[in-house]
Amino acid sequence: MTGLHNSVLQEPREPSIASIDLDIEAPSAAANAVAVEIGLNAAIVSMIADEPQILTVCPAGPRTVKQAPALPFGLFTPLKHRTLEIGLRDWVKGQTGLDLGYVEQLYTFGDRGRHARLGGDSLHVVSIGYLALTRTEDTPLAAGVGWSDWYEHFPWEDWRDGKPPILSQEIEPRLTEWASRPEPPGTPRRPLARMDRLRMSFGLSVPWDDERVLERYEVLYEAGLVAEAARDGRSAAQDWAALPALGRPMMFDHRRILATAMSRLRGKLKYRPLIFELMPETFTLFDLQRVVEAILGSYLHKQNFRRLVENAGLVEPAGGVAARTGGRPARVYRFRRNVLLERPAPGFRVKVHNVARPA
Amino acid sequence: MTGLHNSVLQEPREPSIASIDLDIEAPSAAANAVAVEIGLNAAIVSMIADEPQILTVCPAGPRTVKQAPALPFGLFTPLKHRTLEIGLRDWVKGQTGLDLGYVEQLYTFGDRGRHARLGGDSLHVVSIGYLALTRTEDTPLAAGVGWSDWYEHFPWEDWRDGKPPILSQEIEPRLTEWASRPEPPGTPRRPLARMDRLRMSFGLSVPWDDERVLERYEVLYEAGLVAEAARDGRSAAQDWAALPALGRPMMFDHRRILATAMSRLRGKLKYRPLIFELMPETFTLFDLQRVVEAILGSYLHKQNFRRLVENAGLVEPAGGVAARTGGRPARVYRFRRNVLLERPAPGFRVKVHNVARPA
DNA sequence: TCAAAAGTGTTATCCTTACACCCATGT
DNA sequence: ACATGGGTGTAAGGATAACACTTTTGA
Repeated sequence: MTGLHNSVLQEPREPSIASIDLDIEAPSAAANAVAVEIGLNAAIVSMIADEPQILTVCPAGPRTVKQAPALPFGLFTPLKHRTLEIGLRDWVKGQTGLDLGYVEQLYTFGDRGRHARLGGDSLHVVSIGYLALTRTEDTPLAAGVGWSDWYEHFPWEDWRDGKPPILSQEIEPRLTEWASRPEPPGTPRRPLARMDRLRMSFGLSVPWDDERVLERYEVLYEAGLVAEAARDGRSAAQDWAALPALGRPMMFDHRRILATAMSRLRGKLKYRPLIFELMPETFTLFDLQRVVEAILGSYLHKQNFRRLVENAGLVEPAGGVAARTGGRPARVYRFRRNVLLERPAPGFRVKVHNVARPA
Repeated sequence: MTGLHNSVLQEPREPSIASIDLDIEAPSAAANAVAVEIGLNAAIVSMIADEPQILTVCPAGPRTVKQAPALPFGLFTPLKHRTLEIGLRDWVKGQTGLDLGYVEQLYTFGDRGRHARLGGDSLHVVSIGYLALTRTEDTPLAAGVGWSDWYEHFPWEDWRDGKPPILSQEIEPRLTEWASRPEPPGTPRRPLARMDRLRMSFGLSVPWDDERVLERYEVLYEAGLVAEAARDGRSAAQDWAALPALGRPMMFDHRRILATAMSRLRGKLKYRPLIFELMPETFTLFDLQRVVEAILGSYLHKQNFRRLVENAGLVEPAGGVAARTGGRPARVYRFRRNVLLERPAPGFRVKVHNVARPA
């Protein structure tokens, strides 16, 4: 028996979630019903000013401290909606005013954290996370709905200006300390020790992997270094108020869902032409590069990016040039849809740079 | 607006499911409850005699015609089980006697097909599919539980002896006919035409892709060529009894879950060392190759496979040799667990052959 | 004339693929 | 002897990464 369970093998393209769940204590036994409510949650991504944004709502309710934003969410009502995805689209439309285009399911989470329930009751909710991609449209958003830069929630994921200082200054020292402490008694057997997980996910033993967003969030959660962990009753020993917040927290397990969405998007970019769901009809190659870079959180080599895109057959000239600020006008391209029929796995098989912009 | 939604972009590593759902008519409106039952379903894979097998159960109930096998399944009871995965493990243990090792979530399905409900009632069930890998152990299985060769359910997926005849003889002609017919009225807009989907998934315009198991099953389902489609009330126009069965059907949507599991396993093999969950503690390189080949459904080049495995750092000599039938005794290896800490994406980046065994 | 960005060419390197061939054992 | 599978060497080809350099615009 090799003993390789769960989270070790999951990343980067198929994230593990269960690892956190296993540490939460059982709910106080009460009623006997097996019925469960299904929460649908959407991480809706759009590009605004070359930065990836996600749609957030501020649900009404008792405003304890400063309210953390939430993803658009709602309950699945099977009698009203034939399928989960139709229900999701309907909820999002009603809650935000937005019509979703591309939608894909991410993961189904079994527990949202005991202390974070909507009404404080003990009703069980299973939440299904979705990723949606949309172009920023002129659709007016409902009140309380807005866009939120995803790197505000994950500042350690943006390497476009070199390694984020928060990693060396805040995260690495405290995670190293956490990893050097022994596991508390009663912890389920893990396939990897704390230190190994830290080294893998934060690029200490392997190069930093842009796709391991979820793994990193889970480590931070377990170490009690994100606000959600304290809120969920983990890391009671931590003097939470004394610590600087690592990224902006969100309601429920929504930051975990966002981490899942970022992992999926970053991973899938490399073998599916998802990116064009975020692009306007026509664009220049450098427009495209900036969007890819913003999603991946790192800079790419310009000349090689051009060639990659061109001889992967991903785009075709749309005719005409774009007059841009400074510099020679660029040719305008559009997505070449036929690539789907011609190539087995069309995408941006790029090498990331993880240093400040290369020459 | 490029109009690229859903299923086009999903394969091969992140399968789309929603496409089928969209075609099923709404359930007869009845009660008003929003509570939904959560079904947990496990595709449990093991190798027996170098063939991949899945665990099936024959649930008790009215035996109309010959009963199709089911995956082990059960309802999630949140008051008894803290997490979805714990619930799954418990159900499987009770139903089959098996202790699961490696488990990962696949997908959450919103509708199991109206005509295929357990008691015939209209209760809504959301089913969550899981993939589990296990070594065949001496654990005695409960009554009615057994192993089933997965290529019996998907005979067109095994290319180890060249292209399966069922493709040229049965599937391609009928799918071509289906693709040439116009979409029925009322069909939701699809990003790709029938013919394009057929060409992509069945290797007519791109090389056959071993990972697109689910895409292929979905096309067959929509074309009404698998028994489940007729059972679910699709393809009423087909004279079903006159057609030879394309693969052994399963209960509910379990063959769809199995297809998802096969897609995931075949895809993930290439960048995660999942395979070793199916291997004994020690093995020869050829043992390993045969298991990989059985999962992928195609032969690999022997010499290159050896080198790939060795200098990917996936294995290390365990000492000793295996006395085997015919031929020189082979060195015995074991999984090298440290590879997880050293390589970003350790796996079998093999090129499949899709012809009879290469020299 | 300079800055800024577009766009092209070329090489060195690595990895993959394919092929050739030898080794050790049982019958 | 020969069949069978174990195991090694190497060369051709393709993809990638890095670098140098030219072109076209606006200020």
